[in-house]
Amino acid sequence: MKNLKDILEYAGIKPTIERLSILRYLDSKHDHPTAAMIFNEIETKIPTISKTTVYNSLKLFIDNGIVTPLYITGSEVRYDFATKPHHHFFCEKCGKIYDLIIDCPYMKKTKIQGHQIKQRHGYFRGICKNCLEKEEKAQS
Amino acid sequence: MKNLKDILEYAGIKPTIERLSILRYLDSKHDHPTAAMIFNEIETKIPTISKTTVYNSLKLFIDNGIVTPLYITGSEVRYDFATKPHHHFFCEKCGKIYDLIIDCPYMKKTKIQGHQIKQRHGYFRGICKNCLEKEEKAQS
DNA sequence: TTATAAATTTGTAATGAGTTCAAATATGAA
DNA sequence: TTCATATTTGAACTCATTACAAATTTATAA
Repeated sequence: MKNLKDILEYAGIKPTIERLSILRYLDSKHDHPTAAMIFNEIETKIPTISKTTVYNSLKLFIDNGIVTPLYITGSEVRYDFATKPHHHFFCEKCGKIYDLIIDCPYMKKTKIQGHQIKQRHGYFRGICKNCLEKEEKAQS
Repeated sequence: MKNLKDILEYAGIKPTIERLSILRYLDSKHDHPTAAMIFNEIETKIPTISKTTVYNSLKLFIDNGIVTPLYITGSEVRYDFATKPHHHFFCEKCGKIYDLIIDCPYMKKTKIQGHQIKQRHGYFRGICKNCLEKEEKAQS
């Protein structure tokens, strides 16, 4: 089941043009965009789209577990089209967020020390591989 | 070395009344407060303190590795007086952030898949033990 | 001490992500 | 068609955080 329309219907969300378009963007580029980035992209295809619709749709996706909000940068929310649980790496230099597939013993836990777990978030901050290589070149 | 003045001086930060007061608050109550909570608390002791000084001081602490900002709630930054690395649990109901001491194989890593790691963040979301117990009582 | 420079604090204004809300539009059933 | 319901829109608003320049404090040196 990778049909986006089906995914929405299965979640009880009516697949409007706007919603489908937003989900399609999240699915095509897995670059963890901000709401503003999504709005700008969709606007080129649906010029009448409003910022509020983007926020409304994203909220709907989140409430239904289709999309995961990432609170990593501290300045704005990034959105992740959730497939399988995974970790993230945030580059403080270029701002890019990478997916990290690593083995973590806590990704499946539903209870820790008496607290009921609904979501698990693991991420790292630093300088990404790409930016490190650029630095090296600049020095030589 | 648990003397707060020493900690600041060791980090190259001049221990002004304002800065000491903020750090003392973070040290006394480990409740991961927001900047607003800190400001309100300090204001009762230093009525002339300004919001900007709170933000300035926190930024200084963060830049020098004394305090860790937590981007967990999505609406505002929480501040943690960093001692040892640990995980967090955020209760979606009461908003409280708990420290979790759990064994994680990635808390000491300095490099993952070519990326240089500076910070590690692991946190969980859900309903805390306290709120769960309240729910149970309400049902019986 | 006094003068001068540097660091710190303050308060106001600005920024910008995200929300609110009522009006407009589209959809779907009878 | 008619009516009710769901969705979208756009403008106004909220609120955490930042920018910045003036005021104050602290440090330094003559």
